Amino acid sequence: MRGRAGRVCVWPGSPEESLPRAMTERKLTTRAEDFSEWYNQVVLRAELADYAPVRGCMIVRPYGWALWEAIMAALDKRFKATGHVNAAFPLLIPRSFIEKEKSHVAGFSPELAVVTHGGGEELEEPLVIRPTSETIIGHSYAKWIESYRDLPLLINQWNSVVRWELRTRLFVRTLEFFWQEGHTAHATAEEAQAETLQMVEVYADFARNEAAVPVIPGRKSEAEKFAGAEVTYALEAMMGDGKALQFSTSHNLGQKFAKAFEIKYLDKQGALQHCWTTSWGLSTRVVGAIIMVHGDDQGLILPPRLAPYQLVIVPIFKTDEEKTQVFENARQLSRRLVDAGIRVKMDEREGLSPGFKFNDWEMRGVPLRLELGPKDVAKASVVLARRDQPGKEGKAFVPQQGIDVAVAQLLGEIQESLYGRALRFRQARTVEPRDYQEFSKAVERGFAFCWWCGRSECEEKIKEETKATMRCIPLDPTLDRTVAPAAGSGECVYCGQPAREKAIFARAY
RNA sequence: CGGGGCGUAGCGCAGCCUGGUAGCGCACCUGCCUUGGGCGCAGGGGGUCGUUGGUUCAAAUCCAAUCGCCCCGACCA
Repeated sequence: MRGRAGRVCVWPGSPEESLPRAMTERKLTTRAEDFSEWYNQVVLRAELADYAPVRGCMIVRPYGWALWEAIMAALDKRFKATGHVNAAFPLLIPRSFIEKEKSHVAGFSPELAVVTHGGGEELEEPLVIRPTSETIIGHSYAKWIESYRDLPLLINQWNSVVRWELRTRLFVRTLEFFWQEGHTAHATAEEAQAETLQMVEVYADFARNEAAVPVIPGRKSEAEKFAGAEVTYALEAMMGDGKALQFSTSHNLGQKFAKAFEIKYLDKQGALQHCWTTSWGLSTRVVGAIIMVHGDDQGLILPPRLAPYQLVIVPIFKTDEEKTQVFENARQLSRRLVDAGIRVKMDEREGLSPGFKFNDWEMRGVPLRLELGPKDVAKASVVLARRDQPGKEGKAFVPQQGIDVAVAQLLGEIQESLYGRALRFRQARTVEPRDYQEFSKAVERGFAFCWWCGRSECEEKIKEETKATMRCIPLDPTLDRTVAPAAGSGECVYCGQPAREKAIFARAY
């Protein structure tokens, strides 16, 4: 690493400490210096997203959207495999719909965007822009469901929703965000609960095997659960600064919405019953999670399974003859890799040095880089550089023969290695505090896993005093072997009263 | 909504205190030269200084109002 000619200078008399980081600086702010600033710079410089003219809104740029498309594809496949179908419900919802379920109104009223005018005239009834679609879907379900034969009804939709958040952050919390929301209706409480838990597993499988993000599936507290749910389950992940981020949620809505919207069916005995419903969602927030879990001081590191480009080819040459030779060889390699099902990007940009391109693709997180110069062409080999192992360590000379096999294998290794690294990081920063003092220290840099009496008062006090919130009560330990089963009993970490459950507490995004 | 910061070229900023010709770095365009870790040289284009009003012969600069954005809290996927 040399040549910092482009670095912005510090002018005389200015306090260096408070200098804003110029985007034109070559080097990223490091994660250790300012994690938040690092995150913003990565999102902008990797061209995942940009700020919109409206506060808190985000423009998802092509590279960011390609990543989201990969996420959608991986999830959609899983949803279909578990019997769900996609549909599209309207963006605008009559205001009265939101008001039908009382805990739902209470939870969402403060963050609604409301349309009061249309076609130049004031509307008789204001319309809200959906913050989530339980109500409008509930309305339809009430019309569609008549018999137990109509159940279960398993529908998902990919869309965007709007919540008027006070404090926003690219991908992690924006006014409008893209997501999927699944809505199902069942004949029995048991089926609804099974569906709720099944989706937790679907998300956990996606998180681990596609996003390479270790997650802790668990149940939310009363205070943290979805407005209108009987029970909320969530997957919690640890970001690179030790803070928690909710990866996805799955709610058992019981009969609350079925009663509010009169979703009823006739059972086999001819008795009229209310349905049992669920909803579950995962948003573009996971893009933020992927950035914050895997990224390093060079930029983004994308898990191979989701990366828009899994391998980038950087051709190197001096003369025109070399260029012709190198390009011919590069195209041939590209074709072979594409045939092997690998997503390849060939960097044919003129006038940029190889060094610039290396840095550029590292910023964008492409998992593997293939360098090809005249020397390699002569030797019928290439240089492969792993994004997860910066510098010489991650570089290897590989013969061109069998390159497709070698690349596929390396991509698999990178995928595994990213998950392992993130898991070890979380384990190293998850402690089981013996007392409140240890607890307070633990949540300053990671997760605390401790006994909790279950009372909201303790949860509230902990939040006031340490800024840590109750993330979840971890579920079945087979979902995550790194967290011990919460069997037995102990004393609440805050009040000392008997506790039967262990919870994860952490500062959260 | 409370606290802090900032609006001057596409981006990042200086200039403002002490009023008088619009400035720097990066990016961009053209040409040459280069290319194995963020090349170099030469030339060039681009700004009603957030908006409105006031003071003044004269306002980026002084005064007032207003709008917007970012960061830190409270609320949340």
